[in-house]
Amino acid sequence: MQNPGYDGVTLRQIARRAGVDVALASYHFGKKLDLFQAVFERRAAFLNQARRDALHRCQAEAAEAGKAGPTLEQIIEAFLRPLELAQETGDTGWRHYLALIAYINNSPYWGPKMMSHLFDELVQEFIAALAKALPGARREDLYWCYHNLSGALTLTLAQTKRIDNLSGGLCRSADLQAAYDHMIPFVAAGFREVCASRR
Amino acid sequence: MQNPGYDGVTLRQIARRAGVDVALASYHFGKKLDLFQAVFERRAAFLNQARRDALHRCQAEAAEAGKAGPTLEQIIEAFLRPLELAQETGDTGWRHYLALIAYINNSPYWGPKMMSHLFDELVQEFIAALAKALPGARREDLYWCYHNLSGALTLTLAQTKRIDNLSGGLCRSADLQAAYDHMIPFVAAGFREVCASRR
DNA sequence: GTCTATACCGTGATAGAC
DNA sequence: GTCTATCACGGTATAGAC
Repeated sequence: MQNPGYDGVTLRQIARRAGVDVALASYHFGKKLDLFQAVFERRAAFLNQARRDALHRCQAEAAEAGKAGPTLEQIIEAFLRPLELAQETGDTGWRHYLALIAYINNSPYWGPKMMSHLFDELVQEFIAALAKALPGARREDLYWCYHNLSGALTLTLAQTKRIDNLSGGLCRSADLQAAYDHMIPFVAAGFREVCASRR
Repeated sequence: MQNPGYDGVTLRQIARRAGVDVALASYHFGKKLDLFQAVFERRAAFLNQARRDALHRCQAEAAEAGKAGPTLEQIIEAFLRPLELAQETGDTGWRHYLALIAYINNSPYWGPKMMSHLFDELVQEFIAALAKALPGARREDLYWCYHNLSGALTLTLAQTKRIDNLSGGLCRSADLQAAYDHMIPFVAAGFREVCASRR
């Protein structure tokens, strides 16, 4: 397997793969860091739009049905499933991109630098929806619950195959659908427990 | 902040900090990779023993009380709290070590190479205890639930300060106690929901 | 056995040739 | 716009001092 992360790939490898000279990367993108950020930001907008659409869709459906808002499960599903669709296109670029999100979200170095300004606005919208589905919940409880959701998601996106070993092949990291099928009820129950018991 | 991960620190930095020549690292530890693994393995045994003790203690208490076994919450607490104690010693080495666990556990490159042989035996013991507390649960559900727990824990250990930003300072990454106080009921409810609804 | 000094090649970055 | 040359610094191996 390829070495990990930012330092794991060299500009010369990238240039060779692209069939161009090394110095061209610097000419067109500036520093290696700028190229890295450009790569990360390129697909983020698409992903966020897919998630936003999914959230608004289930909110609209709830409104049509005369409900106050979507259920917890529907909101969490809107947060997770678009990531699955991105993978299902068969584009290996998306699989690598999801692993890149995991790498960045879990890093005390890259996380603060690259996650917040790209994803926090949408995350706040999701948290607002969750708050509406959990009336009376304390704000700090909502944030800690989101933290747990984000962590479970991040480990899933990282595709470490750890669960493959642990389960003797019964579960597979690559099976995003199974991961989400288990994550959605798990997380929803967690939100209900924490946000209900403390209000 | 220091550059991240394996490539973020150079042998020359380490040697300078230790007040020795660069080549001494190679002489005593071999490759940089070997030094990295030595650093990671050194504290793992201590951590595992603390967790194992905590599990056996709550199992013994349950037996004395005439119960079949500890509750879900007690098992999860035994899995998490020892990590908090390691931090409370005030030793910054432990804080960095926990972040290192997060870095490795979440990496498709380092994870398979370094997590399984150090932690899986103990994890299997915990999963067996969880299975006993959730009679009739399907094995794959138990593994996926553990996966969610592991992800939430990993993001916590990474100390990314993301929740600090997101919550406007209401929650703090550094507050491991608050993290576990929210994680334990969250995860326990998740296990119950997933493992009960499918059996 | 321990340790120092040094050399080798690959890295990101940049100045300047074309 | 594109490529060459060069630089400081990275991990690593080794010759030789003590």
